Amino acid sequence: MSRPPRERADAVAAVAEIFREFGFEGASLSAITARTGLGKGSLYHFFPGGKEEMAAAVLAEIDGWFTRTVFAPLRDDPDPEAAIARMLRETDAYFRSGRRICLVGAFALDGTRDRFAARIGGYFTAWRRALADAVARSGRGEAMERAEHAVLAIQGALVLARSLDDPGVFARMLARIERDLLSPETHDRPN
Amino acid sequence: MSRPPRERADAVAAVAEIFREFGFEGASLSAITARTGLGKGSLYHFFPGGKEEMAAAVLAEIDGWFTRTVFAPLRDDPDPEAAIARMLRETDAYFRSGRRICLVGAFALDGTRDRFAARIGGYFTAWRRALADAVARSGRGEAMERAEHAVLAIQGALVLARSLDDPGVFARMLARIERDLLSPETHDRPN
DNA sequence: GTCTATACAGCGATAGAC
DNA sequence: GTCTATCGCTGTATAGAC
Repeated sequence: MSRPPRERADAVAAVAEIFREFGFEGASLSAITARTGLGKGSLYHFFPGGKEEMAAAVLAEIDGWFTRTVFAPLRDDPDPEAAIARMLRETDAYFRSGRRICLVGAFALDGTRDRFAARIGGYFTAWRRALADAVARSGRGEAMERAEHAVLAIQGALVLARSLDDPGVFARMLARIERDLLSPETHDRPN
Repeated sequence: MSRPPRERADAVAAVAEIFREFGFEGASLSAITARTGLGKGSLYHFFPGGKEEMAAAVLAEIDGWFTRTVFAPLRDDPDPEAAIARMLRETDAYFRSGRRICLVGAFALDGTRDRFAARIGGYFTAWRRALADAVARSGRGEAMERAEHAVLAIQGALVLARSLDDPGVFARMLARIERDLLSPETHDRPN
């Protein structure tokens, strides 16, 4: 990633990290050329549409990875609890246990949101739906509510972990949503 | 806010909305002059340090508002459950039931994070600590864990509500954390 | 395919008249 | 205090040699 990428896929991965670090507006072309080792000529050869096409390619790559690794098992694995465990494990690895932010979430809060609204919405819709499906298939109630809360907690933990510079936030959140997702109780209702 | 502000405080409020919409990098001085109705001369009269000082002023204003309205009652109100109810109510109002993002969280994910790291960290530290204090004073266990999860869920719900363009996410999250915060049980542990 | 050179628009910031 | 004019710089993007 720090050495010149020979293929477009390598360039996409390198550019993703730059967007993560600086945001869409903050990621200047000079930063991108410096960090990828690619000249502007090569960059515009891979991405004729410029920065916007780079960001679109990054989002598509992220979406594809999550679809293959997380969403599809959640929907299709005959053992839904194993798929949920896998989601937790892969999510922890992907976000480096809270040390890496979610670019989709970052773009959602950014001014660039409108540009990529469809992709951003699609990503979270797919995640929530796939997780709700697994929870429901495991025989538990309130599947949609639990799934939505788990997805939102992951995003919030990434914000908080970065704000406090404390990855422990992410680990504690993962333990909690695992419990909430797999809890047999509908709820305890204090009133 | 759309008409020329006569005081610095009005300018801060107007600038805050522009940062919310475009992010720090995306909020250009020309956008700021256009939307505030203030010329560059006036802007630099109020904020000699330019954009960075504007953002610092906005963050200080947000921090002050939350300290007065939310954090202080959480710590000092003799009725901690009332303070928690107030937090939920004020938070719902402040974030317009999920239609408005948290600028502190947005800056945390942004490339501007390092510039304002102390303020961002201070804000969330204060919130988590004040809420944990109220939960503990109400006689419930696992105060820090519950408080951290509530703060993180608020941030995540704002990300998700904006991503899905569905404020309902925020309302559902508020109902859930109210339950979790006030639940008498330590937990139900399925294993 | 990759480079260097360059176009030109917009950036944040400043100066100075009023 | 507020305006307009302008600075120097960096932004994205393109052209054209190799």
